[in-house]
Amino acid sequence: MATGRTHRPATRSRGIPEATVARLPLYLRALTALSERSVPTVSSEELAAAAGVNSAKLRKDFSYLGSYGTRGVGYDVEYLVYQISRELGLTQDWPVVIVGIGNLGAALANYGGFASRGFRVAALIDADPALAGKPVAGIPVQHTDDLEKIIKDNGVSIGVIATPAGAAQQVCDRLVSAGVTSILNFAPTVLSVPDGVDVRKVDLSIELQILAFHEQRKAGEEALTDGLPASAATAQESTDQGPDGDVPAVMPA
Amino acid sequence: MATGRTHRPATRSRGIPEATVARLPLYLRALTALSERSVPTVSSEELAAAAGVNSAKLRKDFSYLGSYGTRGVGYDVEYLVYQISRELGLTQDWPVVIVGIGNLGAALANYGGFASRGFRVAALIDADPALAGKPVAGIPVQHTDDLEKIIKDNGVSIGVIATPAGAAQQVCDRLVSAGVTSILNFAPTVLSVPDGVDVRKVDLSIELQILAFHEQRKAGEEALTDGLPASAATAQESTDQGPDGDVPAVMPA
DNA sequence: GACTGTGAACCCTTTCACAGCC
DNA sequence: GGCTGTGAAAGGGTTCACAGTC
Repeated sequence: MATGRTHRPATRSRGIPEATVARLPLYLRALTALSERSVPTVSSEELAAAAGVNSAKLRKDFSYLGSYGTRGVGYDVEYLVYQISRELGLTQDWPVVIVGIGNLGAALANYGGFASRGFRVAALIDADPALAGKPVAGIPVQHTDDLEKIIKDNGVSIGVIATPAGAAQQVCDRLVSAGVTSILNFAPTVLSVPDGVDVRKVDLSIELQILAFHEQRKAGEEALTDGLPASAATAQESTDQGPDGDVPAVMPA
Repeated sequence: MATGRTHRPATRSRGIPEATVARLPLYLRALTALSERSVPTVSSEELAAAAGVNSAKLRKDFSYLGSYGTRGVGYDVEYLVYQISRELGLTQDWPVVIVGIGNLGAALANYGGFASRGFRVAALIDADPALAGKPVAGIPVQHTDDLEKIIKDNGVSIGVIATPAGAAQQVCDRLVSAGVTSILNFAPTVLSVPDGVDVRKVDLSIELQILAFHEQRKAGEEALTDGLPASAATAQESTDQGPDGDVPAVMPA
């Protein structure tokens, strides 16, 4: 390895770490709540508590975006809301299609969190002809046959797959070839996509299985720790989605 | 600092990294599919492809569980299914309650993936008296008033929160004080819980926002790369499927 | 010859701790 | 005095590459 690995991270421009990106929506949510309560500024400590992270991490995260705070004072809530929204690309709104309007698809269509944050459900698509035309959440379901046309007519680049596992790859392929480049997958399957397409997956049963692992471990330790103080009860950090380490302060509304 | 964290990693016994735990369900799913097709053995390469990870990672993961493979041959599918199930605590079945039977709660109740993998929906709970007694997915909805009794009678230690954000913390507190020690939270709120309670969260709108960030970045790069070769078009990783081996020694001009 | 199991290197993330600024 | 911004240290996780085994 004598060769120089010429890879400049370029800290100052487009180098926001993935872990930070994943937390920006969390901060945004906390900030939006503060904004609605007309709170003008927050300290990193307060905002971190509201978002369920620690303050050092939050400050580090914000430092990747730029210097948006004021030393001795804190962060201007409105300004930060704007900066984070812009960074996440939420100042434009994104048309989204949901494919697979079963229980889950319908729940997603009805989910208010989409519309409120820069996303617009442009269409609902299902393979069942019986559903075609029926409105779900006020939007008529369209048939899979028209998938490509729907994607193109609406300029959709983000698709949500809520079909059964068996149909997911096929739907994915069609979405991608119609121009979708980001997919949120609820079907319990690994999707393969070409380079340049992002997939994020949400798998309910995997989340439960991870909990079961920890639950079992707790039960096991309990049996072992006869007279140990309860505080020895392990540091449970769920790596990625993990909510935090400790949020000792209870804050009732 | 230098706090006596009396927890020796002890590679050979109980030291499975969190990142590995989070992938075990993925492997289990792929293995179950192989098992149903009566495939007797798999190589790390094949299984890794099916699970959407790379083979080195998979082998490393399995090495934390023990030496369950055979060099030159691969892994015995049935045996691995059993070992991983046991490790995840899925050889027992876990009674689960779902609180909040709106669209999402109903979708969860109907979701087949629970029952098929060691979880049993012990009860559905909602605050709406109009729902009480109505069956969802064949299970009658019970009223929140009886939450504590339901938890205790069924020995529930895992709870799923699918309520609106405003009710989530309150529900969480009641679940915890009734004895629940693992929570899967679908409400868009940070829950605070005492030490020893695990929380995992699934937030639909956060996932979309992360996708939007990457989507925006793609659009930006596209605009920038006027005459650049197409090969510069992002090295995105999503579901890791990389037959990599190629380290970019190229200098972007 | 084929494939697992694993130390070592590498890289990403978190945490610490303090300089810098209001 | 209070709080941000950030180098530096520490900690995990991933990848490499090869020794070990069938």
